[in-house]
Amino acid sequence: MSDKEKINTEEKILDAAKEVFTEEGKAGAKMQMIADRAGINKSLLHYYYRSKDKLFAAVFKFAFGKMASKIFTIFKSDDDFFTQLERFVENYLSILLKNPFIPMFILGELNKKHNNIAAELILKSDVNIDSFADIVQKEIQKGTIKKDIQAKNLIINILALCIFPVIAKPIIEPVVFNNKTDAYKNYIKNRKDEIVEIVYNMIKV
Amino acid sequence: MSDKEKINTEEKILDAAKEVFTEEGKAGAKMQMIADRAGINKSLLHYYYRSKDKLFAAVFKFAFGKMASKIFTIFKSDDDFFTQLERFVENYLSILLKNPFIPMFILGELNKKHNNIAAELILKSDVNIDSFADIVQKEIQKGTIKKDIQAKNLIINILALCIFPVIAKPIIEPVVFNNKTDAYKNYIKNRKDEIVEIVYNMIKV
DNA sequence: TCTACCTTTGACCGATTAGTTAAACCAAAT
DNA sequence: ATTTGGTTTAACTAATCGGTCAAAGGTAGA
Repeated sequence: MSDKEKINTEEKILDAAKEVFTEEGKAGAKMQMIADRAGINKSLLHYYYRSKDKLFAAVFKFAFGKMASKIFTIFKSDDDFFTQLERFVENYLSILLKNPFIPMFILGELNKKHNNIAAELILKSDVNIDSFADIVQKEIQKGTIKKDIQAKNLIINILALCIFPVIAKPIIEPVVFNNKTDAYKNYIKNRKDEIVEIVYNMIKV
Repeated sequence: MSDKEKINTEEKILDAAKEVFTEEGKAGAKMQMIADRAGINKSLLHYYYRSKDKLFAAVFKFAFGKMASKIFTIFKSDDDFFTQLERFVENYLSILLKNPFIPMFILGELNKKHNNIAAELILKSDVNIDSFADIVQKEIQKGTIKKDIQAKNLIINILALCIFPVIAKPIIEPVVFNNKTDAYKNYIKNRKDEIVEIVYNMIKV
């Protein structure tokens, strides 16, 4: 019995749904595709997740939880600010490398006009920038970073530098790295030091 | 007769298709939606663009051409490197502000598994990083920028800082700006100076 | 007016798809 | 052995969607 056969049906469905929804989008994904990928009958999907919407919501919840919920927790440690930033980038990139499908999955759905599920989950989530803004303010008072640094700009810039290379892979790999997959992978792996240095140059006094 | 009624049918269809494909994705967009949005009969879509694939390809070609084809032309001017960079960012942000739908439209489709049209168009395009790499190399030799600057990193970082805030709007606006649309718009407008300064700090010796 | 050509329309078709249903399967408890 | 409960399946349905077609509308030139 292989590893995949050991896990239960519900889990198999969710894994298959993650893949298919990401590859095809919500509308493009067909319940039959997901069933085939999970190695089960289509009716079983409706047995475990009553509708396509429900199944999609389950996948979205997983993805959004991974990327957003614990985004600012690192900044509650006792490390100095620069170490915290470095650990944040490292942590975030690590999640991205393990789940490169997540950012495009989330952004793709959030950019749709009618997204009942996605908008709800964002409001419900406890993602809050205020505590991070407080920390930045304290660093400014301590004189460790530039006086005009704004927490909002800082976090957006960091996320941009982390996430963009992942979602733009299908255009970066051919145009910048001449379709050499290894070159792209290597680039992503070395990205942490690059980002940390940029951020350091951004904020240091 | 309103402005929209004056333009010809083909143009009306293309405009409607841009909107609907962006809002719903290729699979999610229905030919009937596009027809309704254009204020015409569904059969007319097939009269002007024989199939959904053809119509989608037309929209993709427009979007990709806008964002990618003239991406490196600014660096062929006689201005000094820093001025070129500043003008590049300004130019790119201006296109993004006028066509905020484009990045998500392109990336959304490129990240799908089966995208015959999109991948073709990238290969056909004359987007080439080599000339930009040459310019960067010369600046290094002149001693105007850091010795370890890599053209590939530089252009990806600039694009990330320009594009990410646009595609992540539906998450930035509620989480960072408490759903205040004006605050977000203001942020985007002031983005040029922010990016230019980051890039300056990134590369200056 | 007649003709020729381009444009527009409504009715229709075949294929696909999400979801239903009733029956079969299977393991554990009685 | 029988029952009970959760699990799995094949067959089916109703609705939707991309695309076709034949006919009608409109317009400019002969």
